[in-house]
Amino acid sequence: MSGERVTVIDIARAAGVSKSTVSLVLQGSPLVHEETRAKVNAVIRDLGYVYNRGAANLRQSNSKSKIIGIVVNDLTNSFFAELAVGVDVVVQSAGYVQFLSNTGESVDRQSEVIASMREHGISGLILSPARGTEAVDLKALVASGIPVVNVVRQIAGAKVSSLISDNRAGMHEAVRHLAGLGHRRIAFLGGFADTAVFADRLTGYREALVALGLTPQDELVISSAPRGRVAWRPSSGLCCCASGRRRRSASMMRSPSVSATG
Amino acid sequence: MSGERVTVIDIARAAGVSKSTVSLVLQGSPLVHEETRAKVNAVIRDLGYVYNRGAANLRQSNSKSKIIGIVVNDLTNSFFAELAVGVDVVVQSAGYVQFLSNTGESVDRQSEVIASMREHGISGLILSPARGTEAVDLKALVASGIPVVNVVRQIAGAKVSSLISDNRAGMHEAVRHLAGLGHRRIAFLGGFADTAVFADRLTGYREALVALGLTPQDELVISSAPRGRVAWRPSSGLCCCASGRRRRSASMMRSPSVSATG
DNA sequence: TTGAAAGCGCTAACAA
DNA sequence: TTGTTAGCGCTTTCAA
Repeated sequence: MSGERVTVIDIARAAGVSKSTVSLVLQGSPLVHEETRAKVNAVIRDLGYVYNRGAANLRQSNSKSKIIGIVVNDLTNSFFAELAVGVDVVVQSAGYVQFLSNTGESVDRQSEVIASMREHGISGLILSPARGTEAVDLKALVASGIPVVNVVRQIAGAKVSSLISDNRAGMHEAVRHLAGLGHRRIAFLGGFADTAVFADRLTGYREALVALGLTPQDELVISSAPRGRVAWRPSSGLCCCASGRRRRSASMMRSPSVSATG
Repeated sequence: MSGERVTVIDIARAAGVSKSTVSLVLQGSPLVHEETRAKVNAVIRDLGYVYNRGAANLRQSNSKSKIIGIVVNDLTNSFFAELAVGVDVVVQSAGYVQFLSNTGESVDRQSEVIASMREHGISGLILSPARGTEAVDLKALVASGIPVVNVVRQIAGAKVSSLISDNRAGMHEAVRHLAGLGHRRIAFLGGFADTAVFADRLTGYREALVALGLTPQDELVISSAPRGRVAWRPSSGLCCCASGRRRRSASMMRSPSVSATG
């Protein structure tokens, strides 16, 4: 019952064939006789054999591990959890498995998990980077030739494929929407002030106001402090207001929040 | 720049030492001279060497992969996301990496990801099982000797360590609390009717009512339909009420919800 | 259609 | 303290 490792050799012996025949069966090769395949498969089941991917990858010339890594900055944020689940569905249906890790916004932790994933031979990486990640942090990774796609947050100067939401255009739409409802004092809640996302949103917000002939006011710009505490400067009677239609989907990038007073 | 695999042999050659010396350095063995270690490490950095854990595990007698798998039934549920993150913290601080997968309540998917994890040589598994998981689904796994701990949901008859909340006792407390506030018509919302959790909660609910001299009424028992839709039977003016103090922590099992009317 | 043999990158005796 | 040698479990030519 307990774990004496069963290998291809064991099942070859039990089935009365050679190692390589077993290997072919394992890979679903059409070159092996139907009877042989059936017998081998039966033995595999009987002996409780489990395929050793590590050994296979080792030998395989092109080292296809069939595992793709995904590291997210904050899994407790349901946006990222849904992202991970969405990716997982695709990854799995492609016959890969997902190696998911959470960095909790720690760049150091991120380096560790990425290193670990590399050691385990991931064949690709999807990265939603921790706040403060810089291009240099990814240099060795991209140099190694493993495909990486960066999502959600832009990394200035990094030579990787990126999938990012257009925060500036989103703010344009949001502000226009509120203005269309007759609001004139439109406040801005853009998240953490030290992020590129924040800057993009703020730019879009200001541009949109100006385009509408309104004057941006600094007192209506509210940001979160880097430590996660909201730097809330109480202002005159703000009321909240959704910026538009909301959908729940990991494939949709979240729209920035906007508040307004009539 | 692109991926010509650098091996211990390459770094041995470049450092003017043998394979095994490199291996010792890699493992932080104290048996190697300080200068040698320094030179080897320098070469490792220069050549951009990445350790091949697959090869190492293959050779190692006790096959310690340093990866532990965690499979959860619904990662979009923030309870499980926080669970995963909490586990991850511990796993990582123990020098392991986490292989996280989501089953989305599919028993089939669960079998697949567990199989995949086994093939990748996980050294342990934490499982928050999909609804409908039975003891037989885990038989091969536990027979293989890899340690598995089952969490959140009980699996009847499964021979695995389990970490489960005491739903019955929780309901006792919740009902007693509401009764203590003077409520007499206490309703029950216990989640999916086809789960063991539901049964435990319902049992606790009824026991507590009876112990208080109240009569359980079926019309006050509300369950969710298996497909995720709430089977809501509108009843006479129910109002909601927290069942007690709430803490946010992955290490805490969620208390059942309770509603009541005075 | 199947078998024999070599070797993937690494570690573990055993020598030196 | 370091080098030599022999595999771990698998895939892959190359023959049969």
